[in-house]
Amino acid sequence: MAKPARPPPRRRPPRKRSGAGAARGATLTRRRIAEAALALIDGAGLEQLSMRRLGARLGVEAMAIYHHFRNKAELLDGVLELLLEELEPPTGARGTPLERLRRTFEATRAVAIRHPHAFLLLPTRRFNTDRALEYYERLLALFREAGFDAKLSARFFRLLAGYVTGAGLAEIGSRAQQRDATPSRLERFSDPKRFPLVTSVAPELRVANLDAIFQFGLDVIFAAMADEAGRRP
Amino acid sequence: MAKPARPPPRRRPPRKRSGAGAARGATLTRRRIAEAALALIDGAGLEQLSMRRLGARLGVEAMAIYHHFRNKAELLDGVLELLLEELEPPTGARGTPLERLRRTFEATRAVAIRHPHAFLLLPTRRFNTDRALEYYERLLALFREAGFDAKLSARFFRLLAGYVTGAGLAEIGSRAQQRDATPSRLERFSDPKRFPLVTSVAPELRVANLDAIFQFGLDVIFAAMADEAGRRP
DNA sequence: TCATGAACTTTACGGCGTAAGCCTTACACC
DNA sequence: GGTGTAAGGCTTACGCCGTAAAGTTCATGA
Repeated sequence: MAKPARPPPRRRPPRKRSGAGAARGATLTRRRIAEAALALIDGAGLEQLSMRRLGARLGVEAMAIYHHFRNKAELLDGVLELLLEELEPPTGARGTPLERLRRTFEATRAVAIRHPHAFLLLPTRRFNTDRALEYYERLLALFREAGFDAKLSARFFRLLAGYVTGAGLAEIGSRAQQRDATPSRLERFSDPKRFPLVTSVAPELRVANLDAIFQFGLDVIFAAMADEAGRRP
Repeated sequence: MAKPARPPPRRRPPRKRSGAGAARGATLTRRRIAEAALALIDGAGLEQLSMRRLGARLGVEAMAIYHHFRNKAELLDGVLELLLEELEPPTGARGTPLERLRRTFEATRAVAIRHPHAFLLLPTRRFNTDRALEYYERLLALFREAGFDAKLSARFFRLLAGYVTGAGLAEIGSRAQQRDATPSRLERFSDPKRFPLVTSVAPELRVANLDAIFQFGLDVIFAAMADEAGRRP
């Protein structure tokens, strides 16, 4: 079960494509395929990703992909690795550890907004590649720098990561409805008589307010972290 | 798009099944079908649910299901409604509003543990049935009783619901690995030299610790809520 | 020169969701 | 009691899916 690290497809000079109008691009690589898959997911949704459709987009038969990925699951892991690259803010090392932690989790939310259909892969797929472990290692370094031991790191990590992924999924649902309107059909369909509280709270969840709502959650969590960190200088 | 409320399948006395050994149970109903689907998901995973397999389980051809659900999506919504019933604690009205709120979100986590494969439906599918709105209405009543206006209700609601669903998904991943061991293959495969922090934090996430970790997150959030509620008596 | 093997295609299989239509039965009504 | 109607099921068929297996092409190293 240990994913035997597919023998690296030894680079070869690109090959002349023979098919008529098929010269859609350069040779296939894992990277190029994963990027096309992510583009397809972004454009049409996760469930629209099929090997045949992806092949067509790459100017290639579906089965060609199987020379680079063992199956669809491995392809999805490839897409996930692309998301992982976007999970950390580019502006690296400035600020206190807590500030940097906060920027990192803000970057996670940005991924949810940028790739609403692919974001689900993140909480859904087991993810223990080298690159993922490196990401976790850097993240935990920030917790340590902030003064947390293993136990508190684990606890605040789950709190933060849980909140960000859960709120990310919720936000994706909200944004999917209307560009700048209410977050769901609640407002349009619910009966204010039967659901007065729902009716009064729904407008608060307008897309325009989502930034502030998300930051409010981070405020609560990071206040607790600062508190805890200050307790053990 | 307004889900035209399928003409209620007017109750008829059950009908004699004619097929040879097919008398697997009573007549089909929405409820019976949804329950079988949930059982199938619980046992074999979300992606193992197919109309044919579900039909077989019910002693019926796949297409029979389409007399009760318009399509698979509507069937999944039916499964979701079953989950919704488990989303609230049975012990209703005792304790302060904040205590009841906490019990409600603990019940949500319990659903994640009880139905690990179906839980994904919760953050994933739009959900505006009457029953869902009633659930939200009761939930928001607790926020109001605790003294929060619409704005703060919306903010704490997203914080709590986000945390619980995100942490729920993470826990499902953790528990899927081994019954009482480490939460992922991190420990078995990662190199302590390359990933020292991951190696030191991973044991904290053992299944035995997940209860405490989850409660820690709730502690942080509910402390902030108590604080905010106390500020405006 | 030529065997090799990487990169891609062809063909085929079983399973999927579901549209369309058929058959059987139990009730409502006369 | 006879009969039309529709609920509740079955059968068939279509176009999609993932992927196993085997075939084709061609740059390369021996």
